Amino acid sequence: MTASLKTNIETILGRPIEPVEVDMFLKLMFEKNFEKKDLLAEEGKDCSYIYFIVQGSCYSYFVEPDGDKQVVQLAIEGNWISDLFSFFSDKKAIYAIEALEPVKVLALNRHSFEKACDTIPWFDRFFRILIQKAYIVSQNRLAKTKSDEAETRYQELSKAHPQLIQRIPQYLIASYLGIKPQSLSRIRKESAHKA
Amino acid sequence: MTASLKTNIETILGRPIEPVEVDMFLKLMFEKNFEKKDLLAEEGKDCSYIYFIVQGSCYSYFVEPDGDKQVVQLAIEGNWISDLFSFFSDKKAIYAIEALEPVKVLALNRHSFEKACDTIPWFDRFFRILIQKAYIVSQNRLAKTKSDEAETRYQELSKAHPQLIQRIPQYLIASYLGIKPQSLSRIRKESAHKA
DNA sequence: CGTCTATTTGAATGTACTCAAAAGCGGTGG
DNA sequence: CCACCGCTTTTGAGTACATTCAAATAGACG
Repeated sequence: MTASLKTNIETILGRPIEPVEVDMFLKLMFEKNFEKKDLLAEEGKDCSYIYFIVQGSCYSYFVEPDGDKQVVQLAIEGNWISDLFSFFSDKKAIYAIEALEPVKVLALNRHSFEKACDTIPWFDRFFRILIQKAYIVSQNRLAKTKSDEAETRYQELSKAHPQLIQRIPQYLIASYLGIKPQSLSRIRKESAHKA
Repeated sequence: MTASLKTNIETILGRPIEPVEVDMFLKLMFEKNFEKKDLLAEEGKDCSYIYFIVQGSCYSYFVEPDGDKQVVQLAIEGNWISDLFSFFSDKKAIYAIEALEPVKVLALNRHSFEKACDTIPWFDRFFRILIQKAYIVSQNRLAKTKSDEAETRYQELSKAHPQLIQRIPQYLIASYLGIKPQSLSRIRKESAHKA
């Protein structure tokens, strides 16, 4: 169960860590389960946890004034998800996080986060790199959204994260790519013709 | 000269700090000057500094396969700029950083960064928040690029950072907004009519 | 099976793009 | 001081990609 967390930490830090060290970290977190459609965080309410997804999938989004849902992040097991703005500022969440399947997570609250910073030697660095990576991904996505066509973006996503295409509904993939479900449907039709 | 750095740190940390503490930090950095069009970092080469801009302006960008420049960040005095990917990975820079005016910066290299982490109590936290903020801005920009029209994005930028509109050439603003210079020109014409 | 939600398809529209060229602006040298 | 050059911004015309609106089909779930 905790294997995926260990792997995640080692990937981020770029070096192996001792099981004991993972246990220290695990003691600060608690397991939590959600059903499909449950909300792990709600827009407008405080988001006081950072989640590591052990099993299942979920996504974060916000709702536009016109009612349109905008997908911010898609995440399956082995990934972290939260509304960091809310978590670190104690302010209301900008995003909602919803389970797409039954989800098992490890949750870290603000108090435990502080404690992890103070007591686990590699935690500061780990977390900094985690955010850095997220930041770099975000900047890349921004660049791609501007320059590439929707079809290219879809194909790159398919190649980079085929699991997402399998498991996440198409209208959420569309939103994540920055297009409407109808457009993605047409793109897929086109791609099929070509192939 | 160092006043702007102190202000920046206090803004990020959300609390006042002692001048002595700023001095500790300053000792780890060195001043550097660039002329207009000088490169603070080059795509494909190692970017071994994080820059705090004391005076002047610059921007980071990358070049598409088809030769198109894509603006990633616009920055004037009081902001930080770097290619964090390169800085933290020791790999080749993804972005170039170019001075738009004569620029005076405080540069922090990798060694000093490590030292700052170890010796300045608030530095870890400071830097984490700095990246977090950048991450949140990036996610927001991503969301806006998808949902809002170019005209709205331009008007929001004008309102939020009027100094940028004044000092940065229009074709770079256009790229930052994710549109072509011609389109921005038309948008400005339209806006003028309305107003 | 029926209902609710997701996906597909069609037709018309719109926003931004490309290509092309003209006008504006700033700096340099004759 | 003006002429010229390079670079930025503007303008025009035609085009492309994605959107909207609308409706039909397909799938999931009770």
